Amino acid sequence: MSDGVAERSRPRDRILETAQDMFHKHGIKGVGVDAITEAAGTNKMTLYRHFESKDELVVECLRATAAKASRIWDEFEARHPGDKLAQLHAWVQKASELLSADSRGCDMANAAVELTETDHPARRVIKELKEAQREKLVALCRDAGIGQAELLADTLSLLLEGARVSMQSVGAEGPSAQFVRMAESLIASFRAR
Amino acid sequence: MSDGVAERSRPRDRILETAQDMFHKHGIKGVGVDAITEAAGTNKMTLYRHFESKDELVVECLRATAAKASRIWDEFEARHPGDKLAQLHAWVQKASELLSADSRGCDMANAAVELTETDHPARRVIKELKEAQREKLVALCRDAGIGQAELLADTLSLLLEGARVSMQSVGAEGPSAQFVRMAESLIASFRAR
DNA sequence: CTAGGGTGTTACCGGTCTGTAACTTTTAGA
DNA sequence: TCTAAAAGTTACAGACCGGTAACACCCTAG
Repeated sequence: MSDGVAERSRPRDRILETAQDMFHKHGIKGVGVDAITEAAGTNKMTLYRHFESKDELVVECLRATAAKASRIWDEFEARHPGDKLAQLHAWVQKASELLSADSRGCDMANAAVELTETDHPARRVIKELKEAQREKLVALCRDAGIGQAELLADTLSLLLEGARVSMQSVGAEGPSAQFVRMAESLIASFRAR
Repeated sequence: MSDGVAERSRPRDRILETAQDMFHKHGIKGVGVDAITEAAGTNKMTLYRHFESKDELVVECLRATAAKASRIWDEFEARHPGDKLAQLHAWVQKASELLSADSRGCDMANAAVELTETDHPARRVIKELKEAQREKLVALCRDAGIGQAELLADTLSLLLEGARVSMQSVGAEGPSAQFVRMAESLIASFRAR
């Protein structure tokens, strides 16, 4: 019988991938290390040989998720080289696809909700990575020739963040269903100024 | 020495109030029933005489929070009787005040993030209460004479939801700082249509 | 073939969690 | 004042948690 996870990669990679998936689906405090290692087809000792604690594993998972998100941005540039406005529309499109494909929202935002301890190692990583994403979106808006780039970027950010959390409360038929329409008309109105 | 909680109310009320506060600050899975009862100046047995389980206590807390929110809406009507547009602006103002006063966001949204079990009793209550709030905001927008009332209400909802979760990730200096400006210009643009 | 690092296995530690039993004390109402 | 309900106290069950120790195994590089 084959594992749910990639057939025969290194234990560390399997643990990381499995943990990402399980944290995403069930939350961080909702998953124990035993469950992760079992699903990854390995054991607890091996986990602790590669990660010094569960908290450290969480941090590593968040970095991996951010890296995945970063690759999506490269895709925008590859598909619409130089055309920043087209890339902005691609961002909206991609965001909407992610909303449809999955209803558990953003791992970093969810982690921020769950990990309330102010000195949790994940908190600074979350802030760091979220700020980097914000910078990217601001730059994209600015390079697309939009005047109030920061304001548009922040508004789009809040809309997406809101849509992702709203889905978890009221489902896909709630306010988040209108995300694309909201985002597009917002972009249009900023371009008209 | 006086307790941190209301001097001498009934144990059930003290438990409910304390639980609301602690769940809000530290999350649901981050607080045990022992900690709640101790902070409420009582004991675990008394808690389980009034609530059949922790899950049931969570549900009751969410209902209490929603009732509190409902009282704020009554305040809008009392302060601007009949003037629905003024009430809508009051809603924006109040939302912004809540954002400044507290950075732990919406209890119901946070609970939805934390409680991933699809059959958790809190989930249907969250959906129920969030849908009721949505109805209220839609009605307010419609009665304020706005054409696409549903779309405005949903957009404002997502903005606020996003602002509340964004604060938990990147703090008050992030995108959520522009909430009032976003909401007001949104209302203005919908009124102009 | 052999040495050694990566991995698997089992058992365990101390702590915390929700929830309950049995009993005593306090409180409030007639 | 007497009584009955509400609340406090202590102890415990059973499960799960993160994390570690000790040891056996396998697989590959030399």
